[in-house]
Amino acid sequence: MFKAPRGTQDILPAEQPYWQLARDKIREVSSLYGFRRIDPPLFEETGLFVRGVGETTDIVEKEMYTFKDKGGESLTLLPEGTASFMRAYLEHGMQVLPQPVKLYSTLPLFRYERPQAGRFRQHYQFNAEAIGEAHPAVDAEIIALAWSLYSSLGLKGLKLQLNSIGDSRCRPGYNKLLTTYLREHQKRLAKTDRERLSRNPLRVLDSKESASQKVIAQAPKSVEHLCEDCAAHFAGLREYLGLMGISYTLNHRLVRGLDYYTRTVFEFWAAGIGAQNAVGGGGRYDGLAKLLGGKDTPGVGFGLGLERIILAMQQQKISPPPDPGPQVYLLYHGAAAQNEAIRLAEKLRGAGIRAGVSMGGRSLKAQMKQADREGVKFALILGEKEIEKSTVTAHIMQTGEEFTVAQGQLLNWLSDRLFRR
RNA sequence: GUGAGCGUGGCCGAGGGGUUUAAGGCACCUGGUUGUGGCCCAGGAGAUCGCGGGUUCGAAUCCCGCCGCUCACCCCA
Repeated sequence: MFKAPRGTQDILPAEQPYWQLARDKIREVSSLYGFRRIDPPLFEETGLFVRGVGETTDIVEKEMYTFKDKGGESLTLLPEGTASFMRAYLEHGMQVLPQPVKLYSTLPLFRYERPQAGRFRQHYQFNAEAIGEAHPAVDAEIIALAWSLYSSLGLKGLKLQLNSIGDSRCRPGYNKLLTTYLREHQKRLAKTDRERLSRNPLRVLDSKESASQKVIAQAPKSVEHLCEDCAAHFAGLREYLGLMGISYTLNHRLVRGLDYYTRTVFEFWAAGIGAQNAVGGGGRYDGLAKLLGGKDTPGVGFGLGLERIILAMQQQKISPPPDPGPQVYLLYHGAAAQNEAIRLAEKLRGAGIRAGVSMGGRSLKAQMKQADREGVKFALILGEKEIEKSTVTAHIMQTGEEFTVAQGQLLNWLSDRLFRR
């Protein structure tokens, strides 16, 4: 038997109400904040990610779904959204639009990872990106959008983690400082962190190794070594967040694994959904456009994993509005009645009534049972008697009462009961 | 890529070498109603016990390998 590939899942009808609610709120809140939808292709030239995300990142080194098409071109299923947004911005000359250009999308993303709670090889991510403006108020607006999306979904108790990691001017200096410090205390670091130190010292900061915690706690903090502009930007952002009443935790250990981040980085954390507790995250990427060969263009954005927010919703017992099921179900007795039932069902659907018809010619009892399982308000019975007199028997499921209704009157009869009050 | 736990009908789940021709529950089908649901009763269908190999007179049960699932690490949403 075939199974869904590892790390992928079927989103079954029973789960769909959560997804529907999430998508509805995403649309609503995005437009509230002036973001417009864009849908990039689901694969891009491989080079876009190699250059944009960074050659030494985990994504590029081991997580991309890369393949050659029949023309011999190397393509990659999107492992993240931001590079595509920026590519589209540059490709379509969006610098002539009023800046910043605010875009959003919900995309399936693909990363070859070991699945675990809240992590998949294909996952859906909502992205909101504001490109073309470096002012910290834009960072604040993105964070506010995220915050308001969470609260519109009813999520409570999320924690916003905030940090600034500087830019191309001040980060190299900080990096050196951090490396020197960590080298001095190498002996007190876990061995995986010692290895990490030589590859990417910033990553040591968010290590979960218990042995390293004391050293990390005393490590120099990036926010204390920002250049003047970065410091001003960060101060500005904090002021706007305060202004908007958004509370946050300064997290000196928050670094993110993609190379393009500059200055602002942030994550939203949820409790109770497993080790992968970040339900959203993002930051500023002022260097990305240039990496992609475009004109220097600032940008800031964020991504939110739909699977993870749905986990959080379930964990917090938030129930979405249920799917509307059929309102009526047609049963029949006899072959002539079957034709009539099918015809009538179409007529009802044409009038906006969600109607199901029994199929397969089973006993009336079995059909009635099915009507019950479908959760309809009315079972409409057609048999010899009804055909002869052009009526239907309307059976009210809740009470068991039955009415004989002329077929010509059925639409009115149902409308009265389904659409009033 | 690494580590740990786990794989028994559609779902949950008992059984841990021989009366197992594998319990029980949910769901499904049929009947108890000649044209009628939810409750009840009776009956029925549905499992090569993840796959392959080994040990044994005998394996769902023990051993090995593989595959898969889950959780965790790395890292991310």
